[in-house]
Amino acid sequence: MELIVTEKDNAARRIAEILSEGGHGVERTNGVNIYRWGDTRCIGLSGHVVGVDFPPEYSDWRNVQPVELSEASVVKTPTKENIVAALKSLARDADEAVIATDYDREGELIGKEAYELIEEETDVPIKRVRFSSITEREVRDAFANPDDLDFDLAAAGEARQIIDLMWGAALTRFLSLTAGQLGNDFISVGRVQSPTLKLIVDREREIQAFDPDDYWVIYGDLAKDDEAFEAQYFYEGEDGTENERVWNEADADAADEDLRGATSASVESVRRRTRTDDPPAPFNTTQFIRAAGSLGYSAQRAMSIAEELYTAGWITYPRTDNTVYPEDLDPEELLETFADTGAFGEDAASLLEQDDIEPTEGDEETTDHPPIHPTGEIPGRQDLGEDEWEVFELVVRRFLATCAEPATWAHLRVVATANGRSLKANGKRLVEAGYHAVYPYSSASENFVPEVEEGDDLDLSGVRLEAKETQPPRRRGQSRLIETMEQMGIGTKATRHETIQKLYDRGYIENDPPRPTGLAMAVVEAAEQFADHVTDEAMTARLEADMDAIAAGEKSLDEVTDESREMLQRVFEDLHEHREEIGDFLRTSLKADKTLGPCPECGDDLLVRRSRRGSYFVGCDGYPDCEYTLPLPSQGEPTVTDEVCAEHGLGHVKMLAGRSTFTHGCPLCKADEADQTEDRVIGTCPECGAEDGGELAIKQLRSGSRLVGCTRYPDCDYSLPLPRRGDIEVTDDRCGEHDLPELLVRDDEDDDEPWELGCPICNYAEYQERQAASAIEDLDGVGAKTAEKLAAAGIESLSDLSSADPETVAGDVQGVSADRLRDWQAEVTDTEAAD
DNA sequence: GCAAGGTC
Repeated sequence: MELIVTEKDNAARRIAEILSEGGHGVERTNGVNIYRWGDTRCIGLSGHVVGVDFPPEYSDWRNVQPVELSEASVVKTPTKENIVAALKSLARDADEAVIATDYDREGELIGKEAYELIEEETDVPIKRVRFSSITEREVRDAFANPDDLDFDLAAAGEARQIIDLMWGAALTRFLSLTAGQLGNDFISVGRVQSPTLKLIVDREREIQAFDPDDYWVIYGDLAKDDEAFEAQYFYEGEDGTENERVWNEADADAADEDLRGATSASVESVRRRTRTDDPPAPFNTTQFIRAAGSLGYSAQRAMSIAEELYTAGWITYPRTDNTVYPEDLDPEELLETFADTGAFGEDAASLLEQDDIEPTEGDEETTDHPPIHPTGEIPGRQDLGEDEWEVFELVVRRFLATCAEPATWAHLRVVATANGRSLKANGKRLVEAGYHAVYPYSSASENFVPEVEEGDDLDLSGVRLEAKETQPPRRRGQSRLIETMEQMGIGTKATRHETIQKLYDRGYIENDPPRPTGLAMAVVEAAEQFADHVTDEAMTARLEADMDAIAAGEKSLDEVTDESREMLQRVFEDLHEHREEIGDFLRTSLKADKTLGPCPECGDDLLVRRSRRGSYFVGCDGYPDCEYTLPLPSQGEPTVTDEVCAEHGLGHVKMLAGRSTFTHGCPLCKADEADQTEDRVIGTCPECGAEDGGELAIKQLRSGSRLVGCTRYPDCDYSLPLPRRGDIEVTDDRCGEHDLPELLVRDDEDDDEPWELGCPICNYAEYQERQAASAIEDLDGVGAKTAEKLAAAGIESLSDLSSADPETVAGDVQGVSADRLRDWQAEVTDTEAAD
């Protein structure tokens, strides 16, 4: 039997389709697909199926000096046990094996991992085939001319694994131990995340150090025969440059006065130009994330939707650096598949009318995957959720745009003078829409300036002077960060968005665009001072050079890792010398992040603390001498914002909880408010009203939350949640079923109609139903489509999911593996634990 | 429990 191993299931299936000429079967064992035809079996891995780690004796952080990790060995252990087991079992029956993983460095390493697993079972020959895209011709060619595995290239990848683990683990442990941050809140650093964090911190430093300058600009309205347009004052600088900003007020006032004194302006010059604006290059991952970002999707969300569209077969592989369509892609043929669809038919047809179709090309051409484009399998609108459709449409329209003509713009620049002062206007008109006709995402806004001629007299009115100040540099958004990472050469197409997410999860950044926390500022500063390699992007550049040398056979794996070990040991000399200083510095800034202000009882600092049960509260730094506390909401992770309560001098608290993040405000104000609010009885408690006379009342809690609860609390803990914001009004209408009044919620902050919350019992029941339906879709990587497939298999709520057997589900639901299901189950457990 | 890189 011949055994073929690919990097992923999708590749295994397509290779089976090609080599078997359609006549293949598939059997699913342990959640792994095995494709079979004739005497051949083909299995897809799931990327790396083994991982690197230190031997177990290094696993206790407290019993190992972090520097010892620089000399520790590194062992490989299976991480995807079901796939490893399936591979090994196939290997036992094989007469020969062929490694057909992706044609890149990581693919060679994944191939070597498979090679070693097979070798543990048998000594049959193991060959390697390489193809740059899974097309009939390339795959047949590759299998007709098998090669050997490139062990040098795989060793280059292994060097990266070892160096990343050693530096990351040793420095992460050192900083965490030194700052006393063990457990969930450890302080992590690494070759990719730390330079990325430094990028964010450096920008924040520029913003903090920014000193704004005042300047003035002057606008006026010009008109020719009632056609009005806006013009801006400018003057020539000493070096002949054109300036719009006036840097002192007296000069600005003088210019303003001159212009106000005029009622007309004379046209000095008119310049007309034609400009073309080329269609965009095909999508690589970074540019896709950027375009999705401008539609409002986070990098993580965009990739998660793309993954889903890929798994369903609507778009190609979403992780790619390539911006050049491969030769075997026939754009005309692909356009034709869209020609008779309702959504894209007209646009595709208009492109097919062009004389010839020559798609655009970007700068980067790689061999592993094509740029992201639609496959030609087209879903109906009802097959996808709203977001999925929007992203699919983006990918389709990008493809259409790359096949379209450039746009043509007519530019018209007019300069006029009045009282010796110059005014200018720049007009812009789209003459040929070109690709803009099929790609509405890039700006095609026009600016109207009428046709005027030199010497024309124009009416001048509405002269206005505006005082402004220079702005600090702007924070980079997620997609801008990913672009910058790409330019710096750190991370990969598949990991850059995950790195950003990791920084959020680790408490290093918050908000969008991300801004660094105090902890992040401190960690970057400490690393820069004492271990600057880890925040320096040059570390990656050097690693890349070393990996190239290993791949070329010029250096050995051991030479490179030994050099790296020594380098790390030198870093530790410095770290050890300044251990106390580093610890104090990190602890101080960690405390500052959690400090709200003075304790009203003793004047010491009030801090956000965590109880033994894991819930957050506000407590005094003077504990146990001072036992003052204030409660916090139970949902989310608290952070202290810059805003300070005028009455109590305490920082406002914001609760971070993903999409349901909310501002809690001053916790002392909230507690006072609750103390001053009387319970409003609205009816009888359905639990204990009949027996014990319990009543239901609207209550405001000191933690800021509101609920309808039993007056016999804590003897009876019946309760229904109420919204945090808005005034709650008890109406005279009553619910027939529960004999409770209907409630209205009025929110001062919006002028909308009040929200008819209705009977609180009915409302809560409806809320729970909605939650169950949407909760599955909130899991990482689950979209409308997958949720639908899971529902078809009987999984409609989180509790259905938790109690499901992963192997059974993997067998029932196409595109969902047992491992993936286990990930979701873990996610559900984590969220429940956090709640 | 540490990293970063595949994959889902």
